[in-house]
Amino acid sequence: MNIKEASEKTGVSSAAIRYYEKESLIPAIDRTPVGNRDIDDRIIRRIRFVTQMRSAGMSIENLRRYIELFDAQEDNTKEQKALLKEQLAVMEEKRDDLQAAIDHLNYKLNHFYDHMESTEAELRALEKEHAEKVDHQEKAPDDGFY
Amino acid sequence: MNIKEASEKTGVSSAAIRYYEKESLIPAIDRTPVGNRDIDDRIIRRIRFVTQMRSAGMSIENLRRYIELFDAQEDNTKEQKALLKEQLAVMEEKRDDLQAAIDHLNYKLNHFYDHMESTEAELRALEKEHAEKVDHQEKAPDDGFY
DNA sequence: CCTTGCCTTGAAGTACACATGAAGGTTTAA
DNA sequence: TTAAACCTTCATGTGTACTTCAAGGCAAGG
Repeated sequence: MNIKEASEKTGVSSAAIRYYEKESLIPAIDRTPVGNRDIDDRIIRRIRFVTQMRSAGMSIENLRRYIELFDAQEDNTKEQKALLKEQLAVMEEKRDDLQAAIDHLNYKLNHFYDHMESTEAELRALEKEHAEKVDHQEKAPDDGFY
Repeated sequence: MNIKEASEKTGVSSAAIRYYEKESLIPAIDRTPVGNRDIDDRIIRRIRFVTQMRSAGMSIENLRRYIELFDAQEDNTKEQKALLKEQLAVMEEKRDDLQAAIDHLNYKLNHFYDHMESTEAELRALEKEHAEKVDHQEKAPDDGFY
C-alpha cells in the first residue's frame, strides 16, 4: 500500500510516517521501482506501536533507543537488560503518576455532582461510594488541590 | 518562602513557576513589600497539582480551562463534569497504552535472560512466570511489535 | 562602597515533533 | 497532452512549553 493508504489506516499523517522512518522509529520501508514507499502490515504494526508509545508520553529519542535495543541481534544482553530495565522504570513511574491523576479526577467527579443532572440512581451511587471512601475523603484537602 | 525555595521544594524551575502564574495555572501569588513573590503551601500544592497533570499529558490550555472552571464560583458543574470526563478518558487511554508497553517490555525482559547473570532463583522465577503466561505468549507476534 | 545573591519584568531564544511548501517525477483518465 | 492525484526529497515554518538573557532593584557581609 502507498503512504496515503497507510496514513488513513493508522491515523498517522504521511509526513509523520516519513519522519518516523527518518528517525528510525520504524524500519526502512521498501520502495517500488519508481521510488515510492510500499508499506506492508509489518510497518503498519510498527507505526501503531509508535503511536501507542507516543500517546503514552514516550519521547522520540527514548522510543528510538528502546526500538534499537528491541531489534538488536547481537548478544549484548547485559547492556540491553540494563537499558530496558531503566526504560521500564521510567514507564512504570509515569503510569503511576497517571494513575494518581486519574484517581484524583475520579474523586473529584464523584464528589461534586450536578444538581441539575443527577438522577436518583446516580445520587444513590454517589452516596454509596461516599460511605465506602470516608477515609479517603478525610485526606481531601482544603482547596481541592491536594 | 521565596521562589527559589519553592522551586527546590517542587522540582519546578523558578521560570516555570512564573510562567504558570502568568498563564493562570496557579493563582496570583502574594508579594512582599518590595515585590518579590511570597509562596505559601497553598501555592505549593497547586504547583504540584499542575506538575502531576502536565506529567499525565494535560496541555497548559486544557489545564487552565479546568482550573478556571474549578475556581469559578458560578454553578458551572455541568461543564466541569464534561471537561473532567473528557480528560479522564484521555488519561485512562494513556495509562492503558503505557501498561501495554510495560507488559510488552516485561515480556521481552523475561524472555531474553542473560546467561552471565542469571542466578538459579531468577531462572526458576522466569520459568514459573513463563508457565503462567503461556496464553499471553501464544499471542506474541512475529516481530514482537504487536 | 562594593560584591554576592537573591529577586523583578519583558523579550528573545530553544527543543521537540511534526506540518507545510517548493520543485519535480510517475501514472491514470479525459 | 494536459490535468489530476498520487509520490519523492529537502528546506523551512509552526505551536507548545518552557529557558535564557538583559537590565535593573533590594539587602547583607566584608
